[in-house]
Amino acid sequence: MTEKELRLKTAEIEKISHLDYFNIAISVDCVIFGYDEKELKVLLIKSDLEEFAGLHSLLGDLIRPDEDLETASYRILKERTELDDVYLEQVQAFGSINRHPSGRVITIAYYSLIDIKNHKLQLNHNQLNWHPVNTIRKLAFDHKLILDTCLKRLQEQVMETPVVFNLLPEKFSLRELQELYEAILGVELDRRNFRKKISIKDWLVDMDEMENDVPHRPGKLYRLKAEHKRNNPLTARI
Amino acid sequence: MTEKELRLKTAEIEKISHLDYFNIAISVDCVIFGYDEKELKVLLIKSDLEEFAGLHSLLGDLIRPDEDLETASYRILKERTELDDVYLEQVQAFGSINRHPSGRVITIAYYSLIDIKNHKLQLNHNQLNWHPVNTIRKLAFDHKLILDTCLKRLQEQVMETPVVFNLLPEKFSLRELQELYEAILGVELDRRNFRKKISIKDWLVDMDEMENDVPHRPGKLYRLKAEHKRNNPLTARI
DNA sequence: ACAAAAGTGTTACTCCTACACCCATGA
DNA sequence: TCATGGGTGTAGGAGTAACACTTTTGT
Repeated sequence: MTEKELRLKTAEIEKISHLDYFNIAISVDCVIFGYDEKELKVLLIKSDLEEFAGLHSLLGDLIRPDEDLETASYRILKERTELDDVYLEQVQAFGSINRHPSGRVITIAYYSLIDIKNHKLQLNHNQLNWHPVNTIRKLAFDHKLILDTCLKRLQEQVMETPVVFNLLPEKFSLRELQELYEAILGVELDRRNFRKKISIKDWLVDMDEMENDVPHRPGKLYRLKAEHKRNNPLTARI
Repeated sequence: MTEKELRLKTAEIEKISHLDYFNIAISVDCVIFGYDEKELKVLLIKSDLEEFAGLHSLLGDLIRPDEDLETASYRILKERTELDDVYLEQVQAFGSINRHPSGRVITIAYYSLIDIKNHKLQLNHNQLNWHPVNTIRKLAFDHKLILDTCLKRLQEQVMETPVVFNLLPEKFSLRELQELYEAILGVELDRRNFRKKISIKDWLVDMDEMENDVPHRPGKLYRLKAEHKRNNPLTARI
């Protein structure tokens, strides 16, 4: 190796030699899960690309040069849903060469959880709608793969960390919580064992309140302990 | 919403409107773990950027417009180590705005596992060297964070899936395997319990051979069952 | 009174942990 | 013969799964 090759480059010089490579675009796609009517749903938009006419796609956008990955995901969420106090978690990058017909676009997938009923979105315009996750067969781009990957990640995390509470209203009964777990995991759970498991985790506070709109014996209401709430770290910093 | 706004765009038209965004570069960084002398090591290179003079960095490179993420990682591995029959797994994207002094570079981190002794690298030139993982304090860019994240992922996967065998020679004794687990997890393990746990997983084949270069009673040699071997999916396809 | 779900404990089983002795080999 | 690790089993504890009856409320 020669003296010349060993000489340190400055970042400026390196940048010039890299200019050829600045022609891959990079986007964020958000798998926004919601829960309503005992079903896990995902927020989809009608694709506006001719190539995918009739198909739906995830919410996504290109990342701007001056925003980091999290900022971009929160921006997309905010633009499309008006929400910014939301749980978001990165899952994986997807970068097959031909995944996007416009050119080379690498995307980074995030999943997000929101309580459908408490965050009424303006769904009527911009072709945005909730779709039950297990009715979805085909999406634009590789978005079905992204959805499946994010759902799998959600399923893995659900018993480990208190994330699902983002899908529920502030107060909820143990029955509602169990139905949510069943919807996410796609299995039936034993009521007594489920309650034991949850109570061991020590995530909940008994609110000394009862359900009052149910046509049967009302259950106690609980909420997530404040210490386990995870919101948007960007707004939390303010 | 007007008729015009509703009209579908073609991908071609969309591409034009996105041109502004094609100025983020995207790279792959590989955390290449190796195992030798009872220590978990990682392959690092002296940074060639003035800004990081004296620091080491992971092996990485910009992704070319015509290669997908996996291809890029395997290319980097191949260029730097001459190896292409290797386990590689995507961990996460890192995209803070100022993580790279040359400009905006989003990177996708992969980890890789290779058997140091069986794959003698040309370490002498190009400033490439193995470093014990737990002696590393500071790296160029955000590479320490990337390393820590990848190590955590490796630790999570190690008991779930048979990945660690990529760090060992074809034949190995249970002692060697246990020492490897201890190095990765950073804890001591009970010999009897470890052997039970491994035997339940049914990953290994008894080779009816003994160690022969040890200064004590030799142990049996095992190898990973063929059905659990995971190699480079790109070369495997050929 | 009936329907619907709330609330609650025990038993059996599985899994995990902690722990100690004799054996085979090389020096 | 000594040093080194190989090889093995068991008992106690923790956690998990299966399972049924009584209670409360609304209709």
